[in-house]
Amino acid sequence: MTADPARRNERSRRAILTAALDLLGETGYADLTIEAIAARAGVGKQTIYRWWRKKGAIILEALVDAMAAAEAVALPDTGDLAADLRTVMRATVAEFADPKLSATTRAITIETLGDESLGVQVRDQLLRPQLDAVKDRLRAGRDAGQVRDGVDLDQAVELLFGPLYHRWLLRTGPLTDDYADGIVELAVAAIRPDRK
Amino acid sequence: MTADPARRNERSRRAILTAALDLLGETGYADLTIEAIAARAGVGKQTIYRWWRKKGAIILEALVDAMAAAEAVALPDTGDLAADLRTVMRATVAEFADPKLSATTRAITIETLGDESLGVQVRDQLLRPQLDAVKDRLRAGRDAGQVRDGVDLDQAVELLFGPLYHRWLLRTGPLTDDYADGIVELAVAAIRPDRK
Amino acid sequence: MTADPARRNERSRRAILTAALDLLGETGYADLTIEAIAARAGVGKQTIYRWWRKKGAIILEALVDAMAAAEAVALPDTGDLAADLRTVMRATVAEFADPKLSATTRAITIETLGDESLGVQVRDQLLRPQLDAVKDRLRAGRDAGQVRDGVDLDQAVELLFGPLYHRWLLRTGPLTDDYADGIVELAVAAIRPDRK
Amino acid sequence: MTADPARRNERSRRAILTAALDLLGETGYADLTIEAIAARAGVGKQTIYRWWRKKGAIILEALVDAMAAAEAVALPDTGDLAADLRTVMRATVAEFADPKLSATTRAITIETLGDESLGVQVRDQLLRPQLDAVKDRLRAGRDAGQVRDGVDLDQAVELLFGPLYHRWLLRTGPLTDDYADGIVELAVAAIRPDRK
DNA sequence: GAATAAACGAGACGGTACGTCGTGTCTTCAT
DNA sequence: ATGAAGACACGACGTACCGTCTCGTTTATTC
Repeated sequence: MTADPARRNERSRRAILTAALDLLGETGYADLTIEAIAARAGVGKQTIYRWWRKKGAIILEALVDAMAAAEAVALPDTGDLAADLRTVMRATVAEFADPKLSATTRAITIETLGDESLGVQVRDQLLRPQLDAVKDRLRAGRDAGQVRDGVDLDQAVELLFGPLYHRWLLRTGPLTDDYADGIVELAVAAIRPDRK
Repeated sequence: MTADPARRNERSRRAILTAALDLLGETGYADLTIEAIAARAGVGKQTIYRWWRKKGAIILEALVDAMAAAEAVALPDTGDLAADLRTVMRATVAEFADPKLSATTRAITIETLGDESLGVQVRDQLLRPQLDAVKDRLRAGRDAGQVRDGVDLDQAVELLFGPLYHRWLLRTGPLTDDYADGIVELAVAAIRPDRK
Repeated sequence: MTADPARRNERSRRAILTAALDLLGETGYADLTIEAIAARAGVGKQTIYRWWRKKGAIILEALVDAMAAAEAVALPDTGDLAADLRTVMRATVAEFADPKLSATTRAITIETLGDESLGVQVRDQLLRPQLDAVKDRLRAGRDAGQVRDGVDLDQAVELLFGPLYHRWLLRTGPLTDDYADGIVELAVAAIRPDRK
Repeated sequence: MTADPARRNERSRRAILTAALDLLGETGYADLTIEAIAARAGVGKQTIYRWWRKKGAIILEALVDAMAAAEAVALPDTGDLAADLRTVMRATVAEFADPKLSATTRAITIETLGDESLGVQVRDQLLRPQLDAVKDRLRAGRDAGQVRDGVDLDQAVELLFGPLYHRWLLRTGPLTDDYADGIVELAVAAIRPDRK
């Protein structure tokens, strides 16, 4: 009844993921229809429906694949917490600035908003590794006495990325390195140990 | 050629906005088709297309109307900055927790992501007043010596709301009053004057 | 309640009839919408609906007007029945051959097919005078001993025009003067007195 | 790009043709919309548009199908030319008198008037066989010395059917068996050999 | 190495909604 | 107070995709 993954055609799978990302970059989310993906990938529609239940699942898998191809996520630890956070925050700003990457993020966000279970997958497979990497760096900072003991590290992570997403999502202002630096400075001030 | 606003039928306009919000609350964003809105409002489709170019524009106008009906946005100023911020942040959390209000926010966010110009309108007409109210309260706090002089107030505002949106959007954790309080505590720590 | 013919604006009436015939000639029956006529005539749609119930009624009135403008219909009577019939039949062929006149006839025929009461009006106001003119000529021919006594003159008239309409309507062959002459010859043979 | 006839669903095709004829008979040509046909046939609109470019083409195909189902068209040849012609002419009168058949003819005629190429198809696929059958009978009559040598048989055929169509189309008088007989008598008189 | 069963490309299918057009009625505004 | 201008509710248009469903045609085991 169900499809047998062992017999799956890897060539078709790759063609579909590539086509999906390409269309997303070229013509935007509006033209990202299953039919368009199938046509672009030179694949029957059924082959898509056989392996993915939702359009968003294709994008998710494409992104997970792309992430797996990249090396493991890890923050630098130069000893200077603020500097290391600036690095990762500036990288995130750059990502939002790249039209192609931004289009992908926009698409997956839309899908996420409309589909609870997809949202969970995106969170666990795409986001969590990135956020955990920052959390790890903060933990190291706490061990080094640069972070107050009582601070909830999850909240601290969101204190960093929240404003960035907010500004990107709601266009409340320019997304620049300066902005990233400013947020880092505020966040570091928020979590540093009390002065005597 | 273009429609003449002076001859617009106000009754139809209200019926459409009401129908749109009702459907959004009842059946979710998926069933929010122009046809459904027209049918529910007892209105011809053309009457919708005559006055709104996008589906999102209807929701925006409905929300703006609703906001205008509500009293002016203003934060309390009890003198205790942290307490006042907790009030507004908890209110926002409550808003995200309300399924009906959340559905509206979700819908308008999706539309915003897919349409630049709509995003700008949402920002200016819906968001800005709310953010500015918080900004005003922060400014008052600065005048009262509770906020460090160099702090960029826009960044400070986003330090508050960013994490909330982040958690709602990406489901990175539970959205509770405790969370709101935690973020307020961190943000207040971030912006308070240096101890001597 | 009902419109008062006395207050009718003759200028508008003429503009509408002219516009209708013009559009029919220019763009064909497909573009002959009430809206197009109103726009072309520089007239409100209501002004049309006030005075005509159906689109076909406009065309009918336009044609009746045009016919009234032309001199009274009457066949020549040269004494040579066949020759006189050839004249009128060739004229009819010419009418069908003229693209503009043919378009009008086509349009009124379509309307006629879909509307019984309009069909009756067309018959009585447009067709009957023409057919009666031929009938009169045949009666004169009978008086002159060129037509057999028992012949039903209405049938004889249709023996002449029927084939012409048939060929025009169903495109069963070329509509030429020769064809007209051939039909006349046959018809005359059909109705002439028996040889001794 | 174009549809592949080999993969066509015959069940759907029949359902569409049946629905079209049924609606035509029940509610008349005015209600014969593509949407109504699709709904009645339990078929998607696209399935209709995929295989037929015009509404009239559906009716044509339905009629051609129906005709193919009937036995081959052929006139009786009893030796009595006038009698045989009366038979076929009375049958045609009966067809025009039947409200259901008449509705079909009316519909296809309207479409024919508005679409040249459809008209040609109607002529060749529906009409020609019928007219040719009569022409064949006339030819047999000529061989039997009942028809004058110089007579154009196509003209003779139209001398018979032309008046019938004329009377039906333009409602110039009642369409009865007597009328049919009268026309046959005139036509036979028109084409018979000259008396010595 | 042939048999066979699944996945595949292609695309027809029943549907839903799209955005547009024309209908006939009703309302507004300028003359 | 009439008539142009046009907004309105309605319904059909023809199109785009949806997700399901055959069709042959590769593939790729399994016997």
